[in-house]
Amino acid sequence: MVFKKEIMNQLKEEILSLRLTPGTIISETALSERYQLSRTPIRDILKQLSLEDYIHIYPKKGNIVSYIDLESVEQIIYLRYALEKEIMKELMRGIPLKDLHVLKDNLLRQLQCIDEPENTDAFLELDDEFHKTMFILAGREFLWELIQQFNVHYVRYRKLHMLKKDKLKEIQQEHQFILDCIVGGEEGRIDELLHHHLRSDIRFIDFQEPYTQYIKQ
Amino acid sequence: MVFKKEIMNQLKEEILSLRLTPGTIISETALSERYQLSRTPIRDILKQLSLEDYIHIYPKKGNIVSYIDLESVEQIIYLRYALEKEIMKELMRGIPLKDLHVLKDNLLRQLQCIDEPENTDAFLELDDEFHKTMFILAGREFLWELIQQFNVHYVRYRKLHMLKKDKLKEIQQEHQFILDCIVGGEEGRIDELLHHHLRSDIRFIDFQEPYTQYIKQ
DNA sequence: GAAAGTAATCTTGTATACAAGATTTTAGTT
DNA sequence: AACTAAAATCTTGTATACAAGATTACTTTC
Repeated sequence: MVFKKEIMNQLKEEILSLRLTPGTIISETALSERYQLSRTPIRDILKQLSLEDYIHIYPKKGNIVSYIDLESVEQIIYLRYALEKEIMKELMRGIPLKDLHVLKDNLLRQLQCIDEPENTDAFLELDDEFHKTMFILAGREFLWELIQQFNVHYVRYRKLHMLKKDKLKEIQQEHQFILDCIVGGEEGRIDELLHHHLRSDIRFIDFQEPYTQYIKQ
Repeated sequence: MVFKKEIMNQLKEEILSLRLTPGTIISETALSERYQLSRTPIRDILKQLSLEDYIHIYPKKGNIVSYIDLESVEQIIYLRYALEKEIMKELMRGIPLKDLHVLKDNLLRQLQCIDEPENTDAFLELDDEFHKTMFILAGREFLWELIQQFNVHYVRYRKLHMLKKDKLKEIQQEHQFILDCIVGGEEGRIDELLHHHLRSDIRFIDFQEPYTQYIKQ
């Protein structure tokens, strides 16, 4: 028995990983046959996917995997920038040694992923884990999960962006700076650090072929 | 012909206004008969309502209007606090006179609503309009709409909170301070202002009967 | 009368037939 | 060959019958 949640997570994963490329047609009957389920529960899944912007439903025509919306990417980055500034201030007021160790351990694992191009996905997961941990330590896991619900465009953008040049080393170092800042307590540097870490790249977007066709016009 | 969107907006409005009180049973067949529609489209509506936390679906048991989740309220307030701080900084860099007039006009209309207890709802709408306008002027309407999707708990909390004591005058004055700050340019006061405006009340929640039964335990 | 077990009746979940719009194909005409 | 029009075939949207779990009511038993 295949559960609806499994199917949905599987579809989400395939879309986020870009194995299902933007524009791909997702028909109810195809999924229905693939998973040996009637159209009704399949429709439930597609409805939810459309609400989270994974797909776009054209009534009586069909459903396609959504194109990457750069406007959404920029807005989500701004949201994270504003939030994480506040969260860093919170953590600077004092962070337990045990929790500090969790973050340091994460950075070590990031280092191990660098220079191994096949480990880009693993690095991105550690990146997420680093930021999520900060959210959790500040008592803001709720907001982290909230943002995740609007991450379709950002996650895919980041994946393409990472492929372009190998920025992994740079990102890892910035994470190190962030951690140093939390421990060292230079509140004045927070804005500059996060601005560069999150917002600096978005202005210079120019994806090469064949990725331009993934972008919403 | 009754459209699905109309039905959903109607249900949302009834829940937000507390005419449909938390805990009220919402059965598919009841709605089906009320709107002369089959269960299938009704289920679509309920599915979406549950994703936005308006209702809670208990599989094979039934659906109820969700209870007010104070945790969600606090988190959303924190989110707005962090975001609006950033937005105010943005607006302080310069705001067109025309746009300034829009905000000033809004504050005048707020004044007119005060002292007329039957106009509390109108005041709340103007409150939203004031903040939304700031988002729009800073180019962040996207984020305003994003927050709206998680507002079920906050909107209902605020409604009850406003009923308690008449805080309308105080709120209007704080809006005035915010506007003065944007024009005057005292960046140091932003944090203090918004902290008081958004976050100060949430700690002292103690709803009286009969409202305690609306709150999620 | 109290407790237990069973049956009836609720609820939502799923499968399927049909409706209706959009697209594609095909046949016919010029 | 090119254009037009109609028909066939896609698609999703809706209605409805049935499935299955949860609750309620009732009957039986002690």
